[in-house]
Amino acid sequence: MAEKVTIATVAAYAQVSRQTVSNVLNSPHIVRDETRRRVEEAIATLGYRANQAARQMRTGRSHLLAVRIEPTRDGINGSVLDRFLHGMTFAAAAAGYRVMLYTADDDRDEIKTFDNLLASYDLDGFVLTGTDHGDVRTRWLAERDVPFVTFGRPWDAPERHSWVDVDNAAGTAQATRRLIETGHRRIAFVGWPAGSGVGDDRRDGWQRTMKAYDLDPTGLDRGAPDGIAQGADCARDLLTTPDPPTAFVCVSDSLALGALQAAGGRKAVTGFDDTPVAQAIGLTSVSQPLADAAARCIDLLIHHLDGAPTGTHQVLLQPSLVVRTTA
Amino acid sequence: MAEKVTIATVAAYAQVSRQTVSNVLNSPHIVRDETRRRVEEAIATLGYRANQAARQMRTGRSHLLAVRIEPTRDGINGSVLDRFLHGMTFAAAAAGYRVMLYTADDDRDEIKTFDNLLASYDLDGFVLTGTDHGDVRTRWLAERDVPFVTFGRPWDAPERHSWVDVDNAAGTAQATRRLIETGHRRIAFVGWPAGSGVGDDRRDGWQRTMKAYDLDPTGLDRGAPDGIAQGADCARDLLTTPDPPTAFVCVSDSLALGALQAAGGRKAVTGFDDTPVAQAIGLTSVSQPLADAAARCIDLLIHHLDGAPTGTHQVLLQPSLVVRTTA
DNA sequence: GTGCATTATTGGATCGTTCAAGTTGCAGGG
DNA sequence: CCCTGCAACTTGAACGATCCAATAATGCAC
Repeated sequence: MAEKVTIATVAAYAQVSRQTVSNVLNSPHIVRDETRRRVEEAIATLGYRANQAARQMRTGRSHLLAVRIEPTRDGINGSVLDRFLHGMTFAAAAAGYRVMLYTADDDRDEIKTFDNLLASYDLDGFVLTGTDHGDVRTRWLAERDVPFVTFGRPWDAPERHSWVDVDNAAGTAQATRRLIETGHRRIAFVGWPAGSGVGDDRRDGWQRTMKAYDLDPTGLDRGAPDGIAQGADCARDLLTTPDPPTAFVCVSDSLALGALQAAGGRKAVTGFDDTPVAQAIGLTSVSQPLADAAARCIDLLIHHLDGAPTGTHQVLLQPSLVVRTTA
Repeated sequence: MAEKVTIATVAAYAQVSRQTVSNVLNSPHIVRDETRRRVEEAIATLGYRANQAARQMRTGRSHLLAVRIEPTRDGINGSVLDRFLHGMTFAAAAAGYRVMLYTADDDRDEIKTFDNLLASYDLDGFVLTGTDHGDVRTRWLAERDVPFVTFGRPWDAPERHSWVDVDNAAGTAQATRRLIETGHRRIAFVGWPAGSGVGDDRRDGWQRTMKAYDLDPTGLDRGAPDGIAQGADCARDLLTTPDPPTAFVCVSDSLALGALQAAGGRKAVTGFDDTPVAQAIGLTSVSQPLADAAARCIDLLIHHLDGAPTGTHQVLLQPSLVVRTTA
């Protein structure tokens, strides 16, 4: 490999001082046009690229963002994070930032990792996914003025930090509406147990839509932890009631798959997340605009970093229903 | 946040020089026991963590590894990369390294990214996934003596760099053997078109096992691009032959799912990769030890970085058959 | 008590960049 | 003619760690 090209090499080549080269890169407007062009030419000729470590040491900015990669909880939802990560990496690169991964066993462990990453790598910011009620991580970061954006609303105090989220309720509402429009009247909801922000939001969308069409949702609501077997159980339970449902709006593709199996394909079913499983078996599912969400997260975070650090921003994106064969 | 803790702060607190603190961290054996303990105590008390940027500037080592994140080609295989990334991040963190992501449109673009990352971030090494015949990326890296490890064999000259791979042939062999042992004699292979390293390897495992049991594989071999519809087509085609197969060994879960649908569940089917789809629908599939593979990649790479840079190492891991309901 | 080898510690230089302060050259006002 | 003001550029110092060479402390034999 050729010997290292530093700012001094460029300066010597363009016959200016190091600082002038630095100014061309960071504050071009204070350099005379002719000088600026000469320096830019030298940079191009020598193939100079600024050394991030040296820059970081002086400025305290690493141009590194971090995001947690989870151990694919139950498998079926793994590809969601996958697509999100790709979107993040792509958007970050376009803005001159890079994405670093970290793992953590739980929230407490994650905070310890924050501390480590900030102290030894001088990370510029974090993107958190999957927030929940009373999230300790956001509090820790906010108290230390560490820039961060969450993908997922803070369910307690929505205005305290920047976030990007998908309008979950609108997703289930759309699914419910379609079922109603295709003739269904008894539409059940197979969700998670009450208490999770996302789950309750999705339940809301179904419930409100039912009421908007003068349909009574009473007795058509079930809750279970995520899983195929659980979905099947809920569906079977609902099918044995006096006036059984003809369609199931499910909070996840896992539960939807279970419901589909229990109903033997004779009932309409919709899932949520548009996972590969849904694509594979033809399950109608609500699709989140993940690449878009990731890009908006990066936008907000970099806005915090580069621009004015005042104020927070919130972005709510609309999901879309991918209609396949099950509804 | 408290004011910054540098090596000088620690030195002052422990009443030694900066160099002694540095020695405690980098060459503990040359420091007297009592001094070392005092310094370690100071480090713990003050919560000192070495600044990576400063260290990197002096040593030229960033403790950063990079891996490419792909845009989830066809969806169904997305979670494979997901699990691999998690394994990498975990193993790297244990060894004091961090994982950085990057995207690329194609191999040429990826090389440009290598160049950028090396010049501005001083990356220590790369992990490449999905190598193929005549890979230009490995050549580029090797020519510049950039440390790297591939997950996937180099199909041309297996000994030129370090790699980790899964014994694909052993996987399909195991699947084939199980089918034979459960009474099947006419076992077909639904693979990819000849020419891909991985695909041919998996085909080999099936073929060799058939012959080892004195079964004739002639006419039982099909090839198609990955996809559910393609899998169904191949299976239907095979089922219309004079002496149709009773079982299908498939090169991927996508093709297996298609075969399963075409056979109407009356034939035995095995897939490959143990994706969420396989888990969801009960498909028997060959599972790759991804966390293990990722850890071995990191091990090899760090061995290159920390230890003697001489010689290359190869690791071939054994997959396992996850038996479910379809075979 | 001196000399010598061994080990532990010290101060200074250095990596590549940016910040803060300083220099130069030139135009215009009194 | 001097001073001020401004623009364009240059110089020295600093960020926080490690490396290098020099010094101080220790142990041991004679």
